Amino acid sequence: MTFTKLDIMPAYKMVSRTIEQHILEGRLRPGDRLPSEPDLAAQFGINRATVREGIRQLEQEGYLQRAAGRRLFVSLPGYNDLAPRASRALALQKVSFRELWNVAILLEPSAARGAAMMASDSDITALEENVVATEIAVDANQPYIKLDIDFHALVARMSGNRVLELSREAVGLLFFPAMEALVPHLPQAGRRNVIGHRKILEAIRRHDADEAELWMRKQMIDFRRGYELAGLDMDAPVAWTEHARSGEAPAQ
Amino acid sequence: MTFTKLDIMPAYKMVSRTIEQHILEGRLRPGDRLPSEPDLAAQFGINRATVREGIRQLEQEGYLQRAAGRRLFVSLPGYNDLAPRASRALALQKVSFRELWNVAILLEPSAARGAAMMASDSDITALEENVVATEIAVDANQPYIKLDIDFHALVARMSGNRVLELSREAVGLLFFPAMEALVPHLPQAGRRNVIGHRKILEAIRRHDADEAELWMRKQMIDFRRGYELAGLDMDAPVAWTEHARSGEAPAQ
DNA sequence: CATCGTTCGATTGTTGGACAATTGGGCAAG
DNA sequence: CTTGCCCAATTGTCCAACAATCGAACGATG
Repeated sequence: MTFTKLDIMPAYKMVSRTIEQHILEGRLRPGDRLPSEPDLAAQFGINRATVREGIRQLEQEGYLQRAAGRRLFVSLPGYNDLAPRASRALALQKVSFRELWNVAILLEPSAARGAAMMASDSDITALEENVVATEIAVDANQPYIKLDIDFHALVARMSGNRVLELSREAVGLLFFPAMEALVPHLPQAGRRNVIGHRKILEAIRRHDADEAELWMRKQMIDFRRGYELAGLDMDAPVAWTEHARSGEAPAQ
Repeated sequence: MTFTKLDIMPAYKMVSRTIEQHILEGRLRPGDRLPSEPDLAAQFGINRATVREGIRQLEQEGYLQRAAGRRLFVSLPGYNDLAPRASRALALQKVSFRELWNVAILLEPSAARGAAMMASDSDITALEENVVATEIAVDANQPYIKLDIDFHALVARMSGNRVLELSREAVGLLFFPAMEALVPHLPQAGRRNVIGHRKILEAIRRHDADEAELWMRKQMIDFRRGYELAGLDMDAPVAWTEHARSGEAPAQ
């Protein structure tokens, strides 16, 4: 006869598993406050240091938030946390620009279509502000990559599809910074870019889904062409930049 | 005048940040072994307990692995870790079947197309085995959801696009289990499903990208139709199931 | 000579207790 | 109404130990 590998795990891991289960099953709801660390230690029957190690794992993952001196409370891991992590992991796996593009060409146009169908007036105002800011930045020869990333994030959010938003964000955080390497080679890239943004914005404003999707697709194809024209290797791994760390995204 | 919020962070967070940076910048490479905990504590000039708390965060994220009694070593966070986490987060956000489907209809056919173009003989053999196993399970009235999930994961892997593979996996882990609720309502679902799988397999075997993409799209549309026929609400949140936890996926 | 038991050093897992730092709130003085 | 101060609660960090585990080396046993 044979025995199955019995998975004996450290106490600190049991702690994180247990609390995670409570959250997943809804016994702990976002906003709830957990007992203090000494209380938790007493309830689990283990030392406080061990509890703290377990808590760290959930904290990192976004299930728990805490402020020093204040009790910890439950929250939901937002895309905010997830997308940058996925991006970093992909960067470490040395994925190529081609791989990223092949996914972006699927997701971005679909996001634009959804945005055109669902956008509210306040959404459109926010997008308008972004486009204006980008136009100013490009005219002034200022960096605009961050604004570009925001534009696509805004469009995705407007679509109202959170799955699409998350998937796209993870790709976009790597994809658009990769364009940064391209700017020195193609001085007119910024202008072409912002023209495309305005076309998309106007299509969304008219709730014209087909046009929005079409122009976003053109935009992506234009990106790719620029990458090739600049003589960059589409199969070379993209680099990780720090554009992600400071993303806004007031999700939740 | 105003001051910007100065971000003072706990020592344990500095630890994880610092080590993470070393990994991201390649100064620590996968497989490298870290100093022992007492050594690290000495180098950072802080207590060992604090070091341990910092390490937990990286461990959870997959940057570090450890076995009790053995020293820590660096590793890369694989999709293996990421996709299930993303799925759980999406489930907690109560995303709807409609949102999932709208993304799956983009990614799955593209994965099938890529698979048809790139598939090696051993890939095809593995996929063949999966389809045969599914046919047997369906004939015997056995559960086949796990095999279904595997089928799509295999196809995605064959495409050679790791970005596509990761995005699709996160969606699929929620999407396909959602079909489980459908089986009791549509007894013939399993058979239709496996017929579609074989069509896709044969197209991939012939390296016929158009056919593979087409049949995968049909498959997805069929799924959706089944969901509607069964009278299920496409806008109701999907539930989290445990199918993810035990995924194989020999990535890396 | 192959297998098993033992020991050893290194390393992680866990504990107990302690103190500093931070927070929020209440209260009195200016 | 603001300021300064004290207080209780809670988290952040430290210290010094002990237990448990692992890999490897060394013999003992059959």
